[in-house]
Amino acid sequence: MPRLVMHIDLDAFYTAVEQRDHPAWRGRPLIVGAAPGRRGVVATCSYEARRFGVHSAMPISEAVRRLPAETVYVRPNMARYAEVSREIMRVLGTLAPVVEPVSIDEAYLDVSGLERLVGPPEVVARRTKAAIREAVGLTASVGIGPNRLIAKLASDARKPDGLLVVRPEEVRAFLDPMPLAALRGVGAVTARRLEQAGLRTVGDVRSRPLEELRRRLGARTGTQVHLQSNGIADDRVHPATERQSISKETTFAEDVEDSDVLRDTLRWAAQEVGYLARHDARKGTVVTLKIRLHPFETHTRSRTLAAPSADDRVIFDAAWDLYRADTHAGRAVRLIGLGLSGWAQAPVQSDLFAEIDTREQDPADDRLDATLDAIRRRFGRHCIQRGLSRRP
DNA sequence: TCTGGGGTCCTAGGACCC
DNA sequence: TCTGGGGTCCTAGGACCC
Repeated sequence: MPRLVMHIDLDAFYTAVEQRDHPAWRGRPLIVGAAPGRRGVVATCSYEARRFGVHSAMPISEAVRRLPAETVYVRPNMARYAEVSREIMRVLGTLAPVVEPVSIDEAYLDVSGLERLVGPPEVVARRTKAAIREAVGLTASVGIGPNRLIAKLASDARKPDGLLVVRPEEVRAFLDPMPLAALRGVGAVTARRLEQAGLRTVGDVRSRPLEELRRRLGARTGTQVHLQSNGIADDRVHPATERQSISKETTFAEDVEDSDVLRDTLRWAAQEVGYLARHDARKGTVVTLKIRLHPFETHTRSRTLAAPSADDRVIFDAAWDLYRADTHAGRAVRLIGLGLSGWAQAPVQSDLFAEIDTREQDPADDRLDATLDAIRRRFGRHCIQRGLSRRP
């Protein structure tokens, strides 16, 4: 039996939650993201803000230039969004047997076989939207198609509050006029390569032989692009998968040259990563240092540990060694951070409790703020900015 | 315009082993 | 003394996604 995949995408999720919770912000341009005047980008903007040409990932400085004075700017409240997300995923779980969350505001559902129970795909989609609206008071866009690619493009096609079902016989006509970036795995670089070959749309890609695409993009990407342009893509929906790495990084408000600041920031990152790993009952074998130098040059250095660890000090020591071993001494640092990956096969719970926890107290958000405040107090002008998470 | 943070996956060279 | 081919691990970087 042909598979039927549904993709659900909340509309302007972060700003929608904020406008729901703050009636005074409804109907106004609203930005969730970096603070104006600081380094950073727009995470999500309300539809009122999009009318001014603002979009996610735009530098906040550019957004400020474009938006009127009545615009509201807020920092992300991730704990709140995660809470709403959990409720949405719970509701989705009551509608279909397999739910695959792909991010805080997106999920795939396998709705094959729901036809006999619920009705045609349009009815399944309408019920899903209604259930989300009833549970959390937010609108979602829903797309249904024969595979993940088509379902996702279908949910994008009618945003906001959209609903589109694309049947197998409609797939080619639906795909052909789409821009190259509609295909999964085609970003700025791959799109540019294809444009240089005179291709503009998915239909153009479909008209080219597989061999040419493989030659231009490499065997793997070329094949994927070829298959997708013909409407062929993964139609499986899996339950949530395990994460492969944990990382913490921060961009400084001003570039930093003082190695004491870098060391303290790495220590903070190691505490966060170590805590999250222990909380997940995991030990990692690879520590990766990430550093972004002035003006915007990113490097990573990694090291395999002698033994798997979730110990703040072990993680910090490895990262600090990597930092000192490198030759960027004296250069201004824009960002620094670290990650832990390469999980040990069978983490032993009791071992994890023996790991050294160098945090001062509770793992709550205020502890992180306290740590950052301490760094700010000590190194006044090097204000560390809290992170944010980009959402469309 | 001046570019966040948290991730995944792929590639490719070199080391090392058989 | 000069030389295979394959497999796996480690490391660095990059493209991409949300």
